[in-house]
Amino acid sequence: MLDSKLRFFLQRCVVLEQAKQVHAQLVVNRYNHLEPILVHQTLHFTKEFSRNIVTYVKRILKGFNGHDSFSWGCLVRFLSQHRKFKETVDVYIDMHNSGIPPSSHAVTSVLRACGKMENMVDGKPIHAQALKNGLCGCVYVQTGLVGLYSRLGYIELAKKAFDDIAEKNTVSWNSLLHGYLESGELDEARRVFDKIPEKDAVSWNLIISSYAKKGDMGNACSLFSAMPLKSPASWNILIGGYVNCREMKLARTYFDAMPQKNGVSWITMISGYTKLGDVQSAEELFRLMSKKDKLVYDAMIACYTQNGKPKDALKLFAQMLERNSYVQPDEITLSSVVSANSQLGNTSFGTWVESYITEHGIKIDDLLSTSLIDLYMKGGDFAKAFKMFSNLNKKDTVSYSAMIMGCGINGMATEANSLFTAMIEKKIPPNVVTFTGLLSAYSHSGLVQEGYKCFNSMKDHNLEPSADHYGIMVDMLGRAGRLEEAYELIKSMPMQPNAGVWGALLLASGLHNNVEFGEIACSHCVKLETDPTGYLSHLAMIYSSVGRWDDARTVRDSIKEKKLCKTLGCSWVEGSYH
DNA sequence: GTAGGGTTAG
Repeated sequence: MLDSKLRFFLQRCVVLEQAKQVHAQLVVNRYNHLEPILVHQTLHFTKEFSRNIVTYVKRILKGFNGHDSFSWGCLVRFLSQHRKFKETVDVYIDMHNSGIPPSSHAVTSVLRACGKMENMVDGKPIHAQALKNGLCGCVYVQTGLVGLYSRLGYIELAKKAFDDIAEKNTVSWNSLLHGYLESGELDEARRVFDKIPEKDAVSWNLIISSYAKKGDMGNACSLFSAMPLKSPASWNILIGGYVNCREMKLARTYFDAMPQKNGVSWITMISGYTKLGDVQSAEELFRLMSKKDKLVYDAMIACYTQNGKPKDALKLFAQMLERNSYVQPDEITLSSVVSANSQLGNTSFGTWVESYITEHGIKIDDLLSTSLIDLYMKGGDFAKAFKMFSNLNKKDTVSYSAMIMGCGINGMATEANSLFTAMIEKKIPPNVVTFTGLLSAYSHSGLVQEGYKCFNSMKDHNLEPSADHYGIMVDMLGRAGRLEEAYELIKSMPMQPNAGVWGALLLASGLHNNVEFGEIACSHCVKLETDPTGYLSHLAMIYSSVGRWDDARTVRDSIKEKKLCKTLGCSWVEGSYH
């Protein structure tokens, strides 16, 4: 009697607190045999991932009724479904070490987790163990094996596991299809696709997605048209394909035509506009979206930071905290927010983030670390930055560049150089940003020879110097008084020199009271910028410094004539090219 | 088994 009553309550346990209350009742009444149902219900109805539930369930599993294979399986599946792959494997191993035989659910889930993490080390023994436990006759487990081997590129093993399946279902076929697509065998994949007896949306989506990823939108589009029942994912794949080709017009056409847009559709479009720098269109979509979730906030905040609008990013971050108090920002949100603060020079923000991170138990991953490294370097907290850098799981081009850039800003040429040497030794390819940092480090230290060597070595890494790199070189040569050389370098540029480049020459001309180059540089700057006030007053200053008062006055008068505000010019000189 | 959010410069 009480048994069925409890079961009734259990099925309505959708919140952890309720589950805890019912569980207390179970224990008091010694109905522990119902614990597995409680575990199952609690995990099954949990939509948002919560660490509290995991902790709670783990406690149950360690307790009186912990020898239940079913409950362990539920937890393994829960973790895998919420993309906590590392933990999935950990709990599975924990289960194994506790002497619990695995359920087919547990094995299927842990295989998926291994696949996602590309973890063959654990995957192989799990396969062997499943065999030993007689689980390899189960379609789900067998299909899981196909999925694991497919994802890891062992297409022969995947094929073998597939052939062993007595009654293949569509998921089994799709896993194999995935394997051929993953290993780049598109023709064989196509043959498998054609052989699938009952193609479902995933079968179609897999093959369409592989064309879209390759940028072959012709094939992607015609398959999409041929697809009988399109799922939202099909539309999103097509939209994503056009976004990757920067065909926002076409992406928008499909987006507008899509019958049931979901969060993914909106985010795909917003991030597409982000990459093209079309903040306005991104904003427009963001405003139109009715139910904004955390992910779309993340996308829009990133849009602002990536397009040099850090203030807007922070405003939106504040809004996100206000309006969605139940949504916690995570390491992804924070990496953008840290970047925004760094752009604004709010170097003290690091302290706030640190306490926020510890308070909310947010894990610091490599990407968040990289943005913090950038922040610390700009704030002059080198010890912290270097420590964080050495603690990275995997150092890449971006993190090295952040460090080198920081050294560049702070004139630490020696450190920049040794970081650069280290990354080359580790075969991490430098990019244009790396060289911006390195060059500015040499420039700030007046190491002209080193700077030249570095500039010329860019081509060895298949990199073309950009106008910005030329700008730093001109600045470096100019500061060293080698104006003629700087001018020659500008004339040799394969692209149109920008205002920054000429501005650097103008600045150097002022430093060395050189009228000739000052005039040349200024004339170009005036042509390139809408507000020439700053450049002109700088030229006037050069005239004055060599005693050409009349010329200085003429230039100043011309500024007045244009009724332009002189104070603007002063701010340009102060904030001029470094 | 398919689709979405992040880090370095200017």
